[in-house]
Amino acid sequence: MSRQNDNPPSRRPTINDIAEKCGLSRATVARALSGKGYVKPQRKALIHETAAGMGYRISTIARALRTQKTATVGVLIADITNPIFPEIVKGIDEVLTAAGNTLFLCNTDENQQKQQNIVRSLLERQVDGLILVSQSISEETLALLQDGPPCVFVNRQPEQLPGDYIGPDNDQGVRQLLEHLYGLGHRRIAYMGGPQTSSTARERQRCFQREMQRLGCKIPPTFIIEGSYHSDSGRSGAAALLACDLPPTAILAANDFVALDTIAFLHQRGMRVPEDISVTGFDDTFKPAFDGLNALRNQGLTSIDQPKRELGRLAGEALLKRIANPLLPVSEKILPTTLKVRETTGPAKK
Amino acid sequence: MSRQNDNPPSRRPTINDIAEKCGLSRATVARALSGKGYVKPQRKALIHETAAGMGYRISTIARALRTQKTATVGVLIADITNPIFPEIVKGIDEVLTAAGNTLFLCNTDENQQKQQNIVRSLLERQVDGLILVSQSISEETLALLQDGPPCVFVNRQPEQLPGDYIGPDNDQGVRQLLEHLYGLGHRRIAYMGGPQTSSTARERQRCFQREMQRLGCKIPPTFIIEGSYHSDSGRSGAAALLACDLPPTAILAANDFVALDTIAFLHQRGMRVPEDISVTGFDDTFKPAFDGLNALRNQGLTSIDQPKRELGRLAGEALLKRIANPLLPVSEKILPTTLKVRETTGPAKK
DNA sequence: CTGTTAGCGCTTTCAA
DNA sequence: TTGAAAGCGCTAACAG
Repeated sequence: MSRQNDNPPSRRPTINDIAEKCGLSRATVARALSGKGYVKPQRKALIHETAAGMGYRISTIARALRTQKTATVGVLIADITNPIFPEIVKGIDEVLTAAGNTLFLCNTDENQQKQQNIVRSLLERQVDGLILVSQSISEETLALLQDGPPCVFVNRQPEQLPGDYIGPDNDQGVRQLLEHLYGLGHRRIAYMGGPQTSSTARERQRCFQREMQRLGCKIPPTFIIEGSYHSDSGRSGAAALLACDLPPTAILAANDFVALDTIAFLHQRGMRVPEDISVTGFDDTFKPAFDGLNALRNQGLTSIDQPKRELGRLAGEALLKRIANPLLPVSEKILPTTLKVRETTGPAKK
Repeated sequence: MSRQNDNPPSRRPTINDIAEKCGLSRATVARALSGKGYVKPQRKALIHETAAGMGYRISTIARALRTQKTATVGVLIADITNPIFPEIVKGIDEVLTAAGNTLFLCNTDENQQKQQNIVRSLLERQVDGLILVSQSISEETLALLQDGPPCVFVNRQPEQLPGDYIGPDNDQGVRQLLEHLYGLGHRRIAYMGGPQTSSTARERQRCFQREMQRLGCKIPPTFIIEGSYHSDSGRSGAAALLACDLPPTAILAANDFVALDTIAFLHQRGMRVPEDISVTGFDDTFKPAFDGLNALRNQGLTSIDQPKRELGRLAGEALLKRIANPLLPVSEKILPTTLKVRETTGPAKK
């Protein structure tokens, strides 16, 4: 009996091993395996067979070194734990994976230093492209990106750097919310911001100011609160809000988390929602929970939904196009939002 | 005036370029840059300077080809969109990123074919390790993994493959739920499973049967429903459940999504929760929403919390250890669960 | 402390 | 249709 297995203890077989076994050159083997270039069908079959038999697996890193393409894309998100992002990532993943890419998903935690490190690491890994979701980009990161691979921006876009942009129509969302509240008789409406680091919260604040003006509603300075209830400035701002001579009859929060915190805070102060004051969220983060609970007892946060999955898909597609042809003119897509009326908004108290 | 910039239009500078510019060998440059091996401090400084000046960035893929280490880890999850997973991933990310790794995060969608493709692709990319979260592993995937890099399993572990295991104590969770219900007077308790593909749902079913027996409660065959309300079998099973002579007074659902669906279904049938029937969830998926809403009006799903972030961290740490020393004996960690009593459970009706 | 040399596994001209 | 040869950018003996 001869020993079947006399390889030096388990080394991944390479293209050379196959070539040797088949008595062919590795160039031929490479051509057969990659499908590019002509190989006599008969040999081709042989090569594929022996490759399978040996448990051959291509080394994408060797290939990448040679071709300078990694079939790898970096995705930067603020925090995978915030329910709005996984939806977007899923959309991205769907189209990019289908196209043969693998994703590096990275949390930046809204932290510029981490952002920078991550981008550096991604560039060192020679990603073919980058998708930046809701990132406010630091000087340093910008410099790194300057001569990097194609970038696509979701939700937020730096002015100094070219790249495709996909985002929800925040203006429309805020308008839908305000028109809903206005229709319920609300005129004194306050804005509750998010943490300072949140770029969407800031953008929504701008929309809020613009749309309130359009509706002819005044905004007293105390009606704009920066920082969520988790922060000191947020808490004190909110307390001041309620202490006004004419407190607001409604609060538009920067997102659903802020809205829920706000509701908790109001409740502590003995106020009922929506009887005493209406509160709206943004992003429709907790849709599944609310759908279930609505069935139980009507109960849920009035909010703005945005096509998150679609946002991701479009970002993925934009990146693929740009990788294929970096010289394409940059595109920009704004997606519509949807108002979800639930039970945290009601008629203005007067 | 001489042209400053006469490089061939933008090529990433390599170690050779630096070597040339400094009049040194690339070995020296490599040593200086990597910090491994001795280099005259003065030269070292020079090298770092010129590297920075030229915007040098190491090619991790070239390094990987040489060293056969990629500092890259693959993470398989069922669905990033299910709120339980991002928490786990975040934990993994925290420890692995801190150790200099970058993560390939991959959705398998509970689909064995995708799972297989993903693992293949990850092996081709020569990840240093793999973390498989809640994966039920197919034969084919198993074969691929057989001579692959170290694996760590979270929530579910195949018997045929060695690897560290980290998971929540499902038994404990189910016991907490059942003791809670038992204490409320419930004796006729049904189990509502998830989709057939969900391995945790199946495991929890086993726990349910075991614990019910321990409590001395009988389980009529109709009281075990497989498939969620989204499936035909689930719906018909549930309908049968309510049509019983002695219908259950409580339903233990495989997870929070199933619980919410169940509640919706019960509501359609004109039943109130918890007055007519109690329902429990699992995973405490919607904690933030419930925390906020609880403050509004008491309202939320009784569920079981598990230390998801910690699960992830431990998985990351286990993998790091195993990568450092593949010969370590496999470890196994079971983490405790916590009962969260909210408003979908109440005294048994009769 | 530094340079020479060899090569990781693959792709890609170019010639045959 | 195939093979020879060069090289992607880095590391790691080894010798000096």
